[in-house]
Amino acid sequence: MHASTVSLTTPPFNPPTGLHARSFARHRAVSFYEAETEIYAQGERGGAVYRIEYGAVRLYRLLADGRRQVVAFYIAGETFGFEARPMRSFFAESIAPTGLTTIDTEGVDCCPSDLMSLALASMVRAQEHLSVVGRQSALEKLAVFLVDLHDRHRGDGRIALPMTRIDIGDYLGMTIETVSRSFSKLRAMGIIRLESTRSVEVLNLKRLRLMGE
Amino acid sequence: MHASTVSLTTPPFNPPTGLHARSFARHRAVSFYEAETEIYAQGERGGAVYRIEYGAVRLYRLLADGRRQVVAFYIAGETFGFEARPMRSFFAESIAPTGLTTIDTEGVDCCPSDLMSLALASMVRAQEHLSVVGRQSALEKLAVFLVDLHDRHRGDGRIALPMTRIDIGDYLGMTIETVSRSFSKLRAMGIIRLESTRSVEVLNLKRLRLMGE
DNA sequence: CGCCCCATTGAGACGTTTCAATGGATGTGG
DNA sequence: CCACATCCATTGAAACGTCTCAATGGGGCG
Repeated sequence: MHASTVSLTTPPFNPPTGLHARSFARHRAVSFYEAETEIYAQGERGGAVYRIEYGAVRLYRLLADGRRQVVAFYIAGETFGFEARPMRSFFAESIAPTGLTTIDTEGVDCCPSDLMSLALASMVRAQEHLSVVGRQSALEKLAVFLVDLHDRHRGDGRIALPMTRIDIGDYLGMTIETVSRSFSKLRAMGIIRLESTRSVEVLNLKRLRLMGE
Repeated sequence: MHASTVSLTTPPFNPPTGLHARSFARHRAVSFYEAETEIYAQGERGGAVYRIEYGAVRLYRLLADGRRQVVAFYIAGETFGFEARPMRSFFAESIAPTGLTTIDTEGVDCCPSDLMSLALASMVRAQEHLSVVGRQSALEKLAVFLVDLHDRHRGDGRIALPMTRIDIGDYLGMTIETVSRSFSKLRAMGIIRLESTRSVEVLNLKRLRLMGE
């Protein structure tokens, strides 16, 4: 799978409104990545972070036995790509058609505090992800996952799921069958409604939160 | 459990040699924490990070059902306490008698790159921890844990385990019984030798690494 | 329209958790 | 200094939940 990215100043379809690269520059070129496209690869040289204007991205690493650990999902408005080493520790791929703006971090030895904040936000996200993956049953994991997406999405009760069940499984540390069964169980409990496999409506957010812990 | 810390310039017993706060200041007061002492609590205001001169620290959070997720262990020479929010997201406690130097990060809106590096190192550590906890069997998890400690400890084949089996279990997402059984299994395989419950000798590092993946 | 991948559901195998008992190490008080 | 209490660690047996293997269904794209 190779990156075949096209750099555009305007996306080829309607991007969500109200999302502009207002953090670091007034106007900035938006790179377009079609779905399932590599943004950077493990082992590559770093030196930049990315802000998602629209779409979604997964960060993952490959284990020696071929398994895949999805470390994080990022959606519109979020920034990813912070790495400690000069080399990338993870792969980054677009999940859906995605527009990115690039923020160069090359050679900054004194970084602005808002960049530091974004990096730290990524760290806390990772540490909280730990609390979810490490313990709890499959049902609880999925509940936390959905609540997290709900809060980040800040929409009504409708959650878009750009990622596949495989992605979710690799993120939560369980098989796709268990993911699927857990969705069905939440539905049977009247907590969610599956509008489609890629869209969930939360019927009872309170109970969903309670399941998380 | 309340912090009863004593600020000293010299620790009350022999600290490991060769460990001085050389990163940010030439001489700095070393605060002493006896074993099992709170360094900071979830919900507290942040504003500082800590460098471990000797001893060990655990970072954890409490879940609503009373379970505990240990997010990280830190040992001598390492720095912890990076947080994205003004409030602490985790508890930090000394595991063994520990000496810390404090690095104030209050009100820095332009942080030095080496501080940024330390923060990013914490993030990568957390993300790699994910790969371990999320998947793999109990035996593999413990193998990765021991290899990690081995590499950080940079000693010979002897690994000090300042933490209890409970800590390890809460860190790897498994019960203490499974932790214990996994230790026994590694020993039966001739890969490790348990000098005591708190000290492990690695007999076959290569095989131990292979188990991790 | 048909193929292919993704998602769902079922049944059995496997591994971890739970419950329980024992042993060992440590620290305290008689 | 020994007895005892307490906490931690180990080990066993059964219960539970997830994984594996398998079959079916559904949606998207060529």
